[in-house]
Amino acid sequence: MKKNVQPTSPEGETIAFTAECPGRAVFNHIASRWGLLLLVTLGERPLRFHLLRDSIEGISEKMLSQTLKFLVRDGLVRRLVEPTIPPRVTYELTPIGGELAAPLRDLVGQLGRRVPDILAAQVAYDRQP
Amino acid sequence: MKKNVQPTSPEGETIAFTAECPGRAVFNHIASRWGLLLLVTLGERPLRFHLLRDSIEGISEKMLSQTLKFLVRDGLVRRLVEPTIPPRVTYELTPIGGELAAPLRDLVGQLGRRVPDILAAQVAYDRQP
DNA sequence: CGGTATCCCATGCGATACTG
DNA sequence: CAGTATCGCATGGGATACCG
Repeated sequence: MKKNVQPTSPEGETIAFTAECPGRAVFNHIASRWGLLLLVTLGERPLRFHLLRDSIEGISEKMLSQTLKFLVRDGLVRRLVEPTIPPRVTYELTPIGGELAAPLRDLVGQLGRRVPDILAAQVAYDRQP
Repeated sequence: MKKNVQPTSPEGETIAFTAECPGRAVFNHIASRWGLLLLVTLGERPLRFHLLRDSIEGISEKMLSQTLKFLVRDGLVRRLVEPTIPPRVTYELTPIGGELAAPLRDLVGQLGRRVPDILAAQVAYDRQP
């Protein structure tokens, strides 16, 4: 039997996902270059398409659109259209998206606090051949 | 001024990273296909190279080695070598790695619990053209 | 404004083979 | 056992142009 990570309990032995299980696909959407950043950004407040693009430095419209579509399909993000002219589209986290975004905010917060330590570790690592 | 995410406070307005800041590179190591899975897996217990490979379904030795190297350089993972023959190499989280892995375990736990809801959302999404 | 379509290149990543 | 080296393709993803 494969060792791999079933989404078991908090105290379970293995935590991850098998290569083919549906959870793994969702996991990949989240653990992607833009997915995580998107969830964290939307975790702060709902945003419209262009504001989202401006808030996430470096993302192209294509990837923004594509990543949003995955997250909407997974039920983590909701797409709200006001049928004005021009249209006004807002994206916001669903309750489930919010649950998942919360630990990600923690992650980013911790990471931000630890950047100096990490930089120091990199310098130390690079010093030795 | 760019909107982008400085690693500010828990209650700060923006949370993410600018495209070029050092935190973003680390963030990308974590938010990669294998980085997140690796941190979660090592969050449970230290593991040797081959066990790690067996624990993370689908990872190749190349990507395992490469991703581990990034994480070691960032100071999130420690590499312990017992100079026996054959050598025995164990990887474990550093304290900083542990801090960052904790919210990721939460994420995976939440995700696991929500898989049924997510699957339902996907079905609903696919139903409408 | 909020996208989609197309093109195309960079790289991520797996497969295989080899090494200390 | 714990990797590195090389190869090659599939995919990610940026640039540009276009549409309702």
